[in-house]
Amino acid sequence: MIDFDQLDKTIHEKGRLSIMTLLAGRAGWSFQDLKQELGMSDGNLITHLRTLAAAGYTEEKKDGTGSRPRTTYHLTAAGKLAFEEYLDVLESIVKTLRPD
Amino acid sequence: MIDFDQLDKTIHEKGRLSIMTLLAGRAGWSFQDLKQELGMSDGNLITHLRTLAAAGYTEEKKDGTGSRPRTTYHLTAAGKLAFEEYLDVLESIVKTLRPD
DNA sequence: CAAATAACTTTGTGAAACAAAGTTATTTGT
DNA sequence: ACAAATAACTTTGTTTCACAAAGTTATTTG
Repeated sequence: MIDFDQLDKTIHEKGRLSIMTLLAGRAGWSFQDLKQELGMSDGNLITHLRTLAAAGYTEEKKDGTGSRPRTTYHLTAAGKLAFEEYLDVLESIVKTLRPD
Repeated sequence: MIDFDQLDKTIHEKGRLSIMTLLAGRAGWSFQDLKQELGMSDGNLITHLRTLAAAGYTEEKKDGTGSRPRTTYHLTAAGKLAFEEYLDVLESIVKTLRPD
């Protein structure tokens, strides 16, 4: 059966699920790219990124050259694992209701 | 790509997603069955059921014999449709990240 | 030097999840 | 017949949280 308890609340929220999905799809999204892709306000986006970082799911890398900050965001190993487990739940929901 | 805007907020919340999944799996869940399966408090469960009903996604049927209330909850046609669209998004997330 | 840009922080509002306890009506046990 | 249990609520209160708007700091481009 479906283990709803496994539905990680940190990931499940719509905004953060969107972010996690994008970060899982390809590495190295910038703040601006995420903002544009998701249409979020700065405050909202940074808050979600902080929430994910606090959970240990994401980390930021600064492009070092002392130039204009161009932070990129990445999944950590823990973030990838947590997201995989989250996807397991999604898959089991879909498979339960749409057995092909 | 994935259309995150299509992620119906009414359905997406963890508790209601659980309820919708159960109701989509088989018809005629009683309040008690849902409560036990999901481990929710009465107040929380009825609130979610009301929210879903207000969206037109669920309806209740009273077992008519004037006996002890034995309400059962069901998806409406609109609820089924909305849930199918929600599942489309889940499927596209899973397929994007786990292409088999 | 001015304006723009990146990545924030701060502040405030409003909504919503959730639990606990109380309510009403019916039914079962003795 | 009366008490206890049960179903389906409602009410109340707490606490969290999403989200937007505006301000901040630092750097870079015109």
